[in-house]
Amino acid sequence: MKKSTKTKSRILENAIEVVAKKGYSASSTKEIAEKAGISEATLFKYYGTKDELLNQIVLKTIDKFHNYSLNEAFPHTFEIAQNQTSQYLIREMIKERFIFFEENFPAFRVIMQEMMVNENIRKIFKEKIWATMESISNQIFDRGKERGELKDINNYFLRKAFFGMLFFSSIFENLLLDEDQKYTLDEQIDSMVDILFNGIKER
Amino acid sequence: MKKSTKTKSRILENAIEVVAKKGYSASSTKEIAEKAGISEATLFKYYGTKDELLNQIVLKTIDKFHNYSLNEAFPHTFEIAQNQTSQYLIREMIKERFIFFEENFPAFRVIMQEMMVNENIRKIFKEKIWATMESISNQIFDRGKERGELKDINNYFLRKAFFGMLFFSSIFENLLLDEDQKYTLDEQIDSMVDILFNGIKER
DNA sequence: ATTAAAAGTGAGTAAGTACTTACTTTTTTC
DNA sequence: GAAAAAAGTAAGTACTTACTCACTTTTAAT
Repeated sequence: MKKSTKTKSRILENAIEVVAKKGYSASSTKEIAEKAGISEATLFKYYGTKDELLNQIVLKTIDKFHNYSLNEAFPHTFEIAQNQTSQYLIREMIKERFIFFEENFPAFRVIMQEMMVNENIRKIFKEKIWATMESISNQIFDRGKERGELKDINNYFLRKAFFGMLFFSSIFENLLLDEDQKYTLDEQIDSMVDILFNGIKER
Repeated sequence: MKKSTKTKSRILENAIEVVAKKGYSASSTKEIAEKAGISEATLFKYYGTKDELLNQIVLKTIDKFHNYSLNEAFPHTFEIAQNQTSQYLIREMIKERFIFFEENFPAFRVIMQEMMVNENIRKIFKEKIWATMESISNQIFDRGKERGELKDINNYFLRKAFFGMLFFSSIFENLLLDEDQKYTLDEQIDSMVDILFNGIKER
C-alpha cells in the first residue's frame, strides 16, 4: 500500500508538468505515462479516465491552496499582527499568495488554462479559490476601515484590484519575462502595495 | 473573388467562436466547418492547416488591436486632450482598451488561452500587444510626470498594475460573473482609476 | 516456500483526428 | 451560351487517441 501511493502521486506530478506546458487536450495519456516511467494501463488503473486525472490535479491544488490560506499562512499572520497596520497585513496577504503561486506555478497554470475552457473548473475556482480570497480580504479590508486606515471602497472592487495585479504579475513573471528578471519578489510586492495604498497622483 | 473572401471570413468567425469556448486542441476542423456551413475540404482549401487557421485568428486580432490603438483611438484621444489632466488621459486609455476587449472578447479569449501553452503566440503577444501598450502608456506616464501630476514610479510597474487590473477585470466579468452584473462599465473603470490614482489609504 | 493479493503491462480496439484527392457544381468571361 | 476558372465537396487515408483485457511480475503474510 506504500508503493501504490508513490506511483499514483508520481503520475500526478508528471501529469501536472506535461499539462501545464501543452494544455490538457494536447497532452496524451501516453506521454504522461512515459514521462512517469509507467505504462498507460497503469495510469488508467489509478485514475480511470483522463478527465479524472485532470480533476485530481485541480482538486488537490485547490485543497492545498485552501489549507495554506485558511489554516497556515493567514491565521498566523493575522494573529501575530493584531497591532499592525492594515498596510502591513495587506502586504503579507499579497506576499503569501504570491509565494504560493510561484511555488505551485505549474499546477496553477493548469487551473488557469482550464478556467478559460472548462465550465466545471470555473465553478470550482469561484467556489473555492475566489471564495477563500473573499473571506480573507473581507476580514482585512473591514478591519482597516473600522480602524480608519482604509477608505470606504467597495470590497469587491478592492479585491478585483488586488488579485488582478497579483494574478497578472505572477503570469507575467513566469511566462512572459524571459531575460534577466530585474526585480526581486519583494520589490514587486512593494511596488504593488505602494501603488494600491498611496496611488500614483503627485500631491 | 467576392464570394471567396466572404467564405474565408465566415470560417474564421466560426473558428473563433468554437475555439474560444473549447480551446484550440479540443476544437475539431470538422466542427468548425459544420458550424460555418461548409465542408472540411473547403476549410483546408482556404487555410491549408489547422495551425494556420489559429495563426490567422491571432494575427488578425492583433492587427485590429494594433490599428485601433495606434491609429484610431489613442491619437484621437491624445490630440483632443492636450490640455486635459493625466487622470483624464489614463481613464480614456483604460476605457478604450476595456471596450476593445469586450467587443473582441472571443478572439482575445483564444489569444489568452494559447498564450498559456504556445510559445510562439506568447512571443507575438509580447512583440505586438505588450509593446503597443508600452508605447502608449509611456507617452502618458512620462507626460504626467513632466507636468508634475504623477509620482515618479517606474513605468514597468505602473504598466503591470494598470493592465493587470484591466485584463483580470475583463476576464472576470466575461467568464466568472454569471448573475446580474451589478456594475456598469463606467462604474468599473471609475473604481479602477480612483484606486490607482488616489490609493486606498485614508488620510 | 507457498500462496494470495497487489502492482504492473503488451497488445489490442473503436472512435476520432488533420489532411488529400479526384471529382462536381457554380460563377465569370467572352 | 460555351469554355474557362473558381468554389465547393464526398469519400477516403494514415495516424493518434483514450481506454480495456487477459495476462505476468512483484510484494507481503503465513
